[in-house]
Amino acid sequence: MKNLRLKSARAALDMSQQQLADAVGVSRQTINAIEKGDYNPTIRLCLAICKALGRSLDELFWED
Amino acid sequence: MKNLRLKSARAALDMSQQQLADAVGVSRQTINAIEKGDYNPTIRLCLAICKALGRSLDELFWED
DNA sequence: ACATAATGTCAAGTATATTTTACTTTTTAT
DNA sequence: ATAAAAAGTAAAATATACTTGACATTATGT
Repeated sequence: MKNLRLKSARAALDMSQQQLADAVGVSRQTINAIEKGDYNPTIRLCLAICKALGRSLDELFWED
Repeated sequence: MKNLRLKSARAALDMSQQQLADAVGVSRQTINAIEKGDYNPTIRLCLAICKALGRSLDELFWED
């Protein structure tokens, strides 16, 4: 269950994993792991990512 | 920064903290702490809460 | 007034999110 | 073809989400 919406939103802003990581104050590996899908970030980190990318929680993190 | 939207959504379904906790598989204290606002749940728990209450992430957890 | 359920709160323990360091593989540009 | 940047991955350490148990307070009903 990769998070391709996150990867895509980041690509749309031409931002590297490192740049997004710096923008939200976590390590590059954390961003990588979230995109890879094999873990479970906190809501505050999700909110920070949403704001850095100009997207909503539902756009980036909703799952059916 | 209490989460009053969560508290209200739960009340709208006449559900106790304990019932919501059971529905999403955490302790009552965890639900209480989230409503109280003094911590930072994981996105999976937020998603589980949203589904239990029939609300979206943005409705219950977005912050400006 | 009394009983009971629901909520608020705290301290100590456990599970897991996140960091750090390090190395490999893939992309992108020259 | 080569170099450099970006991305993928992993193990060990640290920070913190979440649990358990326990007690106090507030609400709800009889």
